Formats: sequence, structure tokens, C-alpha cells
Amino acid sequence: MLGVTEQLAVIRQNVVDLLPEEDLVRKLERSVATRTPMRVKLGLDPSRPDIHIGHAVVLTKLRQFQDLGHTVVLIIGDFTAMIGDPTGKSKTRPALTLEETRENGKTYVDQASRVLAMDRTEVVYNSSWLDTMSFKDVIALSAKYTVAQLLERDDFTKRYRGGEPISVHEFLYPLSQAYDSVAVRSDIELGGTDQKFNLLVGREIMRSYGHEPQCILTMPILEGTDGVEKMSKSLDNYIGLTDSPKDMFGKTMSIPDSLIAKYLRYACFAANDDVLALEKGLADGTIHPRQAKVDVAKRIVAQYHGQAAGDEAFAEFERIFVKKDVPDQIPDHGLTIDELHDIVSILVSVGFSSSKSDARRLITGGGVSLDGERVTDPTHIVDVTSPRILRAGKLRFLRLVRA
RNA sequence: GGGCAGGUACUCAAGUGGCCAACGAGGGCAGACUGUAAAUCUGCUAGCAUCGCUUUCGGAGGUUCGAAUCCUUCCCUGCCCA
Repeated sequence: MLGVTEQLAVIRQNVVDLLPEEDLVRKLERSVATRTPMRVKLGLDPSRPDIHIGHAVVLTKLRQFQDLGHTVVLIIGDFTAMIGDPTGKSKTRPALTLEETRENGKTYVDQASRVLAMDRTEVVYNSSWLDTMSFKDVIALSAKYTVAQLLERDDFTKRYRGGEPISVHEFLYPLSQAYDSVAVRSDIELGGTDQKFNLLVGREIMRSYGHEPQCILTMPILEGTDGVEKMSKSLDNYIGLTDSPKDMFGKTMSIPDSLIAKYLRYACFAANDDVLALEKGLADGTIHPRQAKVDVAKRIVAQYHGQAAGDEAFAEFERIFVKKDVPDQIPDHGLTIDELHDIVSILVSVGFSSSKSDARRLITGGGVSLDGERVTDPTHIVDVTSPRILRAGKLRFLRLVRA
């Protein structure tokens, strides 16, 4: 195990908040002296089964803790997902069954394992302690925090002032998350900067239960491919950990130039000097933004799919978008002889259009082609006696064959 | 419990008896252009159908030749008073 100073240097890389640092130094000293790993907590919300490289910013930091010899405790928030949190815009976030949350939790852990060392990871479900609490226990927990304290949270304040509804149980979420820290006896909890409030509540609650309060560490929130909003599945501006090399590459290429350095730093955890060199090169024009973006995109693909996949994805991108060619590999789609082979029905049946009207619009707009020739007539009958390459827009390709 | 203001398409938001499938903005899709799946510009954005038709404006009823717009009732949200 490295010394305290060396460990701190690693831990500090790319973080936004590390509070309180003196406490962490104390914990580290004790950890080194007694050769006991620290317990590093991360809570996951299993209501959405996909993780993206925005989450990976925090996961990578967790991995660094593991590489320093510490233990990661992943908490799957299955209990809270069961209740359904109506926070924010997405109104009735559907309450999931325990089975669904378990299922999501599993895929979640599976995806996280692309970044984490699972032999140093504890996975726990918070239903195992929250589900057994009595109403009395809940009231006791609630008594430890005040409404004014809860209203300090930025989004609560905004909603309250803006006349937006806040349900009582939403107040309970920060408290239950804080109680998780009590249950797993965490030494430090990680999260995005948007979690700062919740993490701090954990400190207070731990203290109330007579535990040594955890330290908190926050990582930046990575903007999505649109360059403005935070990366999230619901905004569809995310690069998923399980995305294909092709998608990872293409999505990275679509980020605005202004984000290139940020992605290099937080999505790749590149060395500080490399990031500074890139920033300088972009600023004085010695590095072309496209080249920089290609490099970052390759690097991201390589991280999750290997070096070769990165190069391959780059070649494919060049082929499709620069040379306007078709991809190397196109999935087949079989059509039976008795199916109606009019172009509109085909677009719907292969899933390129959500309805026939939608398909007609796509054709009228000039977005459909067969073997490279644009189809302009919505009543066009497709001859599939030989395989045809169907293209919708820039991204969707399919080889139509007779089944 | 009382008073007031609201609930419109993916989101925000106009519309207050026919000209409304419903202004506008955002988002999404497509096209042109480009180093790019960026920016910008243009078109489209309920469904079925080659005139045209069908289902939408919180739910259910009702008035009317005709309603998102009027009435009744129910549900939901916010604010103020208790």
C-alpha cells in the first residue's frame, strides 16, 4: 500500500470537492497504519438499466481507489426504485417491482465491471436494510433532519419557490441514501457534483447514529454529446458503456469542439500534461480539432473495446461520412415472399419508421435509398429477388434478403 | 374546510363556439453544406388513406347543426386563509 501523500495525489486527480480533506488524511493514516482498506461507497439508481461514460467518470475514480488497495461498496438502490421517485420533469417515474430492480441491478453491475475490479467490490442492495425498517424507525430517522435543512437543496428550493409540487417522500430520499452510509459504514462516498447535498446529509446522519462521518468526494458532471445538457439516457445525448465501437466513435465525433479537452480529461482520465498540451494545441491552431476529436474518440473506443476496435471504428467512420460509402458490415433482414414489399411497409416492419405516415415523410424528405439510389415514390415496390441495401438517413443500414 | 389560479400534442406554451390536427419555441427526424453524427440554412414532426377520412386538447356526461373553447360532475396541481 502506498503512503498517505502518494495516495492523496492520486485521489485528488480530477475531483471537484474533497471534504473535509483533514478527515480523509486521518482515515488514510489509520488505513495505512492498520493495513485496513477504506470502504468507498457509491449508490446506484437501478431505475434505468444503462450506464454511460458520464457515470464512468465516477467509476474510474472508484477504480483508482481499488488500485490503491481500498474496497468499493456498490449500493443498488432497489428499494427506492421500487417506490418510484417523481422528481423533476419525468412525472410518473414508474415504480418497478423488486424483480425488475434486481434485474436492472445485475446488468448495472455487469456494466460497471467494465471499469471496476469486481474482486475488490462489494455489491449490496439497500432493500436489505430499508425494507425491514418499521415506521417507528423511519420517524426516528426523519427526526434527525429538519425541513429547513432539506430545503437548502438547490432543486427543492427552486421547485418550492416556483410553486412546483414536492411530495413528502421525496424528502425521504436524501435521508434513506444517508442511512445507507450508516448501514455500510462507509469511510468516503463518491458521486457527481449534483450529489453533493445528498452526500453531505450522509455525514450528518452518520454522526447522529454515532458513526464516524464519511468524507465526500464529487466528480464533475460530463456534458452529453449535445454539449449543453448533462449526459443522460432520457436526453439521448449519452455514450453507453455497452455501445458498439461504431456508435461510441460516431457519438464522440458529434461532440462540439469545445468539449474535446474535457472528454480527454474525464472520459479518458488522460495525464494532466496531455490535456494541457491538447488545450494549447487547439488554442494556437497547431492541432486540428477534427484530428483531436478522432484521437479522443479512438481512445474512448479502445478503453471499452480494445485498440483494434478503435482503429476499425475510425476506418468505418471515414468510409460512411467522409467517403459517403456503406458500412463494412450490414445486418441482414429477411423478408418472406408473401409480404407486401412496398417501401413504406418495409420501413415500418424493419423498425426504421414508427408508422406508415412517418415512413412516407421519411421518403418524401429524401431520406431513403436502395442500393445508393434515392427512393422518392412512397408507393415504390421493392424487388427483393436479389439482396438490396436499404438506407434510412445517415445511420441506418439494412440488407434486405429473401427469407 | 373556504377562496383564487391552473390541467392543451415529446416538453414549454398560444388558442376561450366554426377559418383547429390546433400559433410559437425547444426537442426529434430528414435534406443541403461541412473536418464531423458539430455549427448554419431548409423541410417535416397524430393515425389511416393516392380527393378524403378517423382519433386528440385531465376523466365522464351534457348543451349545440357544430366545442380545446359553454354547462354539470369527478380527478389532479399550485397559492392564500383556517
